[in-house]
Parts: sequence; C-alpha cells; structure tokens
Amino acid sequence: MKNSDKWPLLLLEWFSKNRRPLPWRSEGKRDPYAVWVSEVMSQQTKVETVKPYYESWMEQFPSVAELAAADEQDVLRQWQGLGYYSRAKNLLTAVREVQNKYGGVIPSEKAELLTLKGVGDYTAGAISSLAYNRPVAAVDGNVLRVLARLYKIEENILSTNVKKEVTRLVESQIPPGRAGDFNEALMEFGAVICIPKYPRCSDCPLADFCEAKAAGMETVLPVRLASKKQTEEKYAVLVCRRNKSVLVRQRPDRGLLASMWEFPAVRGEEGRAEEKLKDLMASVGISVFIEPEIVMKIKHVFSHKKWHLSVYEGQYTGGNLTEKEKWQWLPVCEYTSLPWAGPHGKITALLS
DNA sequence: GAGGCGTGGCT
DNA sequence: TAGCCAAGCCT
Repeated sequence: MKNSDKWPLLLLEWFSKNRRPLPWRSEGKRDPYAVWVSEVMSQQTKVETVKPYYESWMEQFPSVAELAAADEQDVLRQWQGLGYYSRAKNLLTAVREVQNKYGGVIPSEKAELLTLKGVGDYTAGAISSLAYNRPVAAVDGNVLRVLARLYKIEENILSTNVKKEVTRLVESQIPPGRAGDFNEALMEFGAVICIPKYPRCSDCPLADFCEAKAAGMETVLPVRLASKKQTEEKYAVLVCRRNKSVLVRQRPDRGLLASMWEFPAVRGEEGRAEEKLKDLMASVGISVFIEPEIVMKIKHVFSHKKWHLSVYEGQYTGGNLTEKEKWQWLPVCEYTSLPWAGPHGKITALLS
C-alpha cells in the first residue's frame, strides 16, 4: 500500500502548534539574508549551538552590504568556535558576489543560488523556499530520515539515488503555496519527533501513515553507511616568548582550520621534537632556546581524529622574522583579537 | 563517490 | 569510553 497524501497537511497542522521560536524565525515574510545566514550556520550544527552565534552575527553584520564590506579576519573571529570555518569564508565570498553581481539582492531561483560559494542543493532549496516560497525541496538529514521512515526506504540514505527520490517525493507533496512552511516543518519534525535513534512514535501525528512503523522498522531505518574509525595525530607545539609577546602563525587559507591562528607545531612528538621545532623557527629566521620538558600535554578529539599535542616553551634568542605575512609576534594581551580554534585554542590558557 | 572539514551532546 | 550524529559543501 502506497502512502496516503494526507500526511503533508497533518504535518503542517502539527508545525503550526509546535513551532519553536527561533531568532531567525518571524511571522510572515522572511528576510532572505537572515535565512541564508541561519541555514549556513545550521549545516551539521544543532540549533542550540547556532542561536548565540546567529544573534551576535546579525548585530555585527546585519545585511548583505555590511557583511560584504567586512574584513575576513573579523568574520572568522565571529565564527570562532562554531566549526567548519570554510562556511564563514564561503559565505563572505558569496555575499560579496551578491553585492557586486546582483546589486545586493539575494537570488530567489535555485539555479542561481547554486552558483554561490558554499550554497549547495540543500541551502539553495532552503533559501528559495523559506524566503521566497518557491515550490522546491530542501533535503537535509532530517528530511532524509523522515521520508525514509514514512516511505520505508531501505537503501542507504546517503546515496544519491535516495536523495533524488526523496527530493522528488517532497516536491510532489508540497501543499500549494506552502513550500516554506512545509520544508521547515519537515526539518522541525525530524529534529523533535522523528529523531535518529528512537523516534517518538507515541507523539507522532503521522504514525498512521508511516510505512516503517507499520513494518516494525522505525528503529532500523534509516540505513546509513558506517563511518570510518578515527585515527591519531601527534604534534609538538611551541609557545615561544619574547618579552611580553608570543610567536604565532596563520594557517594556510584552505584545509583544516583555514586562515585561523595557531602556535607553531611540527608533526610527531617522540624523539627530535625539539630539534624539529628549532628547524621550523630557523626556517623563518628565528633562533630559540627550547626548554627540554613538556609543559602541557593535550588530548583533543577533533575533526574525526584523536590529537595528541605536546607543548614546549621557548625563549627567543635572536633573529628577525622573514615571513611577515603568516607569522607574527603577538602581544600576549592581544591574543583574543585573533581567530583561534581547535586544540590550539586550549593552549592560549598558558598565556594568562 | 569518497574523503576532508569542527564542535558538542548523547549513549 | 568511543562512537554516533546533527538544518552540508567542496574537492
């Protein structure tokens, strides 16, 4: 038996009664910029985590024009602690394109939105439907899970096949004129009722239409491929002082913690760590005396890896920085002005 | 298609 | 504890 078409209206009814008040939700028409910011922040991130970042962000960068004019370091500083920092960099790039190419007006069509940096299929659908009420799907992890259960989809939900099928299903079920509410309701429903491990079927208004529940498979579905085991990374880190300053460097502009600041580090901890740190300093023109003992050991699970950091202290003994762009002596009283993240954020505690 | 990319809460 | 998972996107 195929699923009844009744569930979309029941879902909308449930949503109208159970809509959580969120800072980016307002009655009536929604500001496309506010939708965009909240959607990007919400990628792989819980609502509760996003809230304070969103509010502070909108105070500092209240519009496309103001964000477009912002400095990247200030933008990263606002994003510090939220994770997936390429989101912030891509958002800045994309907002600048909107400002220059579209006169500051965020496009409403999915195809145009998709050309923007950091805007993929989900986010394009979300902006187009939530802000402009266009009848397109916005398929995220919640929607995949909810539909996989409602329609008893037993394939791996991470496959492109399932994603296409779910997109088609959602778009075929959008109640006329209600695309924005419908997409948001699906996500909210997935976050509150049709939750991952043990869905709250006793509170579910759609239980009668759920094929997974009918088959007793509500805790089996959705099927998702196993993730890989976390690996280990070992680094020796140097806190190098000179009077009241400390030596820091900016990471490369892509990859892990792109463009964020850190204490210089070399891979590997056992043996030769002090030598390798000295070589690293020498490569940028600085000679340093390194204390032989490790002053701090940090174990930090981060970016799907287990990181072991051995922190050394050093004193500047001579030389001048040859790489002025990515390296700098930072007065200790100013380190909070730079964006830090990951395990290196913990080391700043040594400075105070 | 697979792997890289953060962080925090929950089990 | 170690693993799983959460409003994904880029390469």
